Amino acid sequence: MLPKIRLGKRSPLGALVSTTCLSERSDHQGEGGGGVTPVPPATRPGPAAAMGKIKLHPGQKVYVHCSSCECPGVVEQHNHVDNQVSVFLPHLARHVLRKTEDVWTSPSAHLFPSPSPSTSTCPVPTPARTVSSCIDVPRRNAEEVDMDEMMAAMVLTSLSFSPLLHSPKHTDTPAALGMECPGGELSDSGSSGYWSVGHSNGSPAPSPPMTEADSGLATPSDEGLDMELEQVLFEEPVLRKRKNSMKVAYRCLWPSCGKVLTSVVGIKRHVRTLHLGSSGEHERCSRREEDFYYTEIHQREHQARPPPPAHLSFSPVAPPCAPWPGPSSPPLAMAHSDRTLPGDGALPEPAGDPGDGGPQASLLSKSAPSDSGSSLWQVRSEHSYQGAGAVFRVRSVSVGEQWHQQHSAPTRTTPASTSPPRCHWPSRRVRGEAKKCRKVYGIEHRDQWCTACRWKKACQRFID
DNA sequence: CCTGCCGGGAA
DNA sequence: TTCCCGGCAGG
Repeated sequence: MLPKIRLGKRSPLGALVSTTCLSERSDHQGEGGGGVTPVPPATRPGPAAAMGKIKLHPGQKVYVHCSSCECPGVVEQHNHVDNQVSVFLPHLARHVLRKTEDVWTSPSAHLFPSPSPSTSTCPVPTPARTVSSCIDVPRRNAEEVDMDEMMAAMVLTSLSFSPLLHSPKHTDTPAALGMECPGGELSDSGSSGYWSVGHSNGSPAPSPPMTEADSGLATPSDEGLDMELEQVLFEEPVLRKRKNSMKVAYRCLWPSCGKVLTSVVGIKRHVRTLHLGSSGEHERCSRREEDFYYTEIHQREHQARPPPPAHLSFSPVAPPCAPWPGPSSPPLAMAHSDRTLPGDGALPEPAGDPGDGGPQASLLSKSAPSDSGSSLWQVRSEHSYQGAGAVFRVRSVSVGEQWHQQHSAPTRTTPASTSPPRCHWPSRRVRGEAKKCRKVYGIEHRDQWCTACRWKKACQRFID
């Protein structure tokens, strides 16, 4: 059967784990699953220890006594040294630690006199045995087993660090993931997948590739160590992945702060520790508040394409001096992603280190610490008052240049997130560097100028 | 000097 | 409101 084969290939634990899931889910399903379903008479329930060499693999289904009931569980970890097995009981949503001899790989006979799962007293339909105890699993040589162990150890290690990282659902309902064992293609995200498959099989996306914003929203309960680890383990690669297209930073919106950090966890920590305070219960309560005190800002690293406007997150309180004309204008202005940009459009390269400040640092956050040099990051919002001008840039003959200039004259932009007083604005508009209608069309084609240019007003067509 | 554009005035 | 232009300021 295809899923089974696929599972076996994809799972670092091999068919041992995945067939456990499969047999549990689809008992008597075709010849693939059927091969494991009939209970051999030789199967005898007993402690794993009694089985001698039986090794409990992560993800393997076992039975333990818990609350006067023999409950099925899934092996999390088998510590051969301590002779202990960490078992997860999905329908109790509990993790228990048992001695190896207290763990059964099959349901005990008195509780499960019949192979039929319907007689089970436990809520979860229980197969009569597990694969390892009843199936003649080909013994692999020592190296392979060691590889499995190493794999499992690595997987479990990473899981134990921060299961929250991989899917928020795991936080709340591990049981569901552990035992529901969704069918068909998805079955490897069931019990076996929960433990290992997603992370160690080299799958391109163990968890959906989250943007920092996503992760910020999706893992609101992250804190402390988890956040650190998230940053170390996952965020850094994400940032690196983005490097070729866009860098994202987060700006603290706290009044008179303006700290910009490159990681969502960093900014959250900053907000929490510096502004919200981090004392115990309050931390819990205010955790989500952190989201309101930072904003995501984007900076193009290379001129591959402009940032998707949907990623721009603006502060709920827009500065009164830079009203946003409408939600569509800025995206229009930035949506011409297919343009090729002139080679001279070298942007100040943040070089991954937010510390090397750009010239705009002082304007963007006067009170921010030194690393606010990353205030190269910016949220563009200034064009707002120029209204429909942005749309005209579609037919600009030098949109690339416009765009470049747009991004290279940031001193005149003010992040929508921060709300600086108007005094930050120069009384007179800084001379734009883009080619204006006059230059583009020439004075002899004055009729093609935008009206603003014709009126000697700020050009609306080629906005800086 | 050229250019962009603000401020203000005329229609 | 539309249109125009004097004048300022940056390059």
